[in-house]
Amino acid sequence: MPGHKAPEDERREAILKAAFRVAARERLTGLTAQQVAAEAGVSKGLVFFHFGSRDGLLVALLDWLLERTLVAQSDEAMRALPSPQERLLAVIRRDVEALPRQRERVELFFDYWVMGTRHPTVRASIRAALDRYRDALRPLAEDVVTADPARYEGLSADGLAAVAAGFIEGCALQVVMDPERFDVGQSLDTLHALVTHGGRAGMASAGASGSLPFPVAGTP
Amino acid sequence: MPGHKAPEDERREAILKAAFRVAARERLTGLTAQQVAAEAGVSKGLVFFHFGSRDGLLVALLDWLLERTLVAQSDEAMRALPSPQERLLAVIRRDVEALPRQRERVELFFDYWVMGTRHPTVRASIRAALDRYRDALRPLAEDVVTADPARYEGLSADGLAAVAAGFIEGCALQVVMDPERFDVGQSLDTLHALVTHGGRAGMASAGASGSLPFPVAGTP
DNA sequence: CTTGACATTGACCGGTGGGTCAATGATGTT
DNA sequence: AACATCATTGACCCACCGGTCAATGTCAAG
Repeated sequence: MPGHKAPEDERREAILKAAFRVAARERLTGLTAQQVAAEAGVSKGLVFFHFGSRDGLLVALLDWLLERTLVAQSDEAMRALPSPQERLLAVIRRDVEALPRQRERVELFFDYWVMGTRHPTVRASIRAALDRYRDALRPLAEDVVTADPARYEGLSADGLAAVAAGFIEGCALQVVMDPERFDVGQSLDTLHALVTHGGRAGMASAGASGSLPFPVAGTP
Repeated sequence: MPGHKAPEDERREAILKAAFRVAARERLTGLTAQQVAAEAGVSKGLVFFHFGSRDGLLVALLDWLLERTLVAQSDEAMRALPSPQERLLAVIRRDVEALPRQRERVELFFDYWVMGTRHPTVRASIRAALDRYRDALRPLAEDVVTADPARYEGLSADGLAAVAAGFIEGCALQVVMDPERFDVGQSLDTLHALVTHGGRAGMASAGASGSLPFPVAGTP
């Protein structure tokens, strides 16, 4: 029964949400206008009316997704940490630990990543999002290098931020591929041990890996 | 004109090679039996005769690909390096620097990675390959931790190998996504600076990032 | 009440892709 | 020479997908 119902962007939003649900189930490859329409309880034609094409829908979904995917922000607990190095590590730790809970989104994100290899618009969106992420890490990295220039001789804040972002992305990859076996704690501990001066920076040898000696904000 | 021609696995091999060429052009999504057949100069039916289904073809292609994708092996030049730390770094460096040249394969690999998220067989193959890779890194990691236990207190060889592999995979991701802007040198320099003791281990401040102070085997 | 804008539908189309299959002919065997 | 084998073909089927479009019902404005 044709006719006005949700004239504004409600429909767009509803369709996008439906598209997300479908994509989470079927991946981007399996995302068809048909399925989305069915999931949203509307007709196939309406999807094309609102998004023009399947491609338009995909791009819109990506932007919709990126808008509401959290960016690395240090919270108060982290800002209270004594050393800038530990502050950076704490942010990394929190984001990496959050990955398993966001698995659906992360998977989808990689779908888009692959798609971006051939799709300029998608690629641009993803790059922008990653740049934002890396930029959010940058001030933390800056503090690290300025706090102890001798230790990080020749290391730039940009480089450090990039590597930190890369580390997190690498972990994301592992989480998607092998969630059971990927040991978040082990990776983080290793990173910590790598970055920390041996012996110096009064850290007690806190025993078993898996429990870190520095406090980390829980994510409720 | 039907009839025997290359009765053995020649045809399989030929079709797989064709499939690889098509996949390199069109990605996994665009890989159709039609295209592969055309590329191989055979009929579509033959593809199904040899591989049963598109899925069978994809799995066969993945295995074919993984078989002939090189695994991190340290060569003589690297084994000659004085410290185990530098040996590990040299291997990482060589593999990361090789990534841009292998871009096609890397892209394809990520296609399979994404596919593996939903495809148990593919997932198993990829996991196995990654395990092999990580295991190849492990002895190097072992040397590192045993050589300087104080510095890497609480750090396990497994963890180090995993993180090293993760770092390389993260770089691969960047290479695929943003080959122009991803600065291989910067990432490697940063990693080096992170891992190296500040001030100690007599490294001259070698000036501009991009030129590393330690020797690296070229890849001819 | 009429009118016009417009979201919405459902039927429809052309293309394509995975998959099947009977027919065919080259090859090795008896 | 006759036969069995089997790789190989090409036509064919069906499902589905992206996309179009005229028709229609609804709403707000005049």
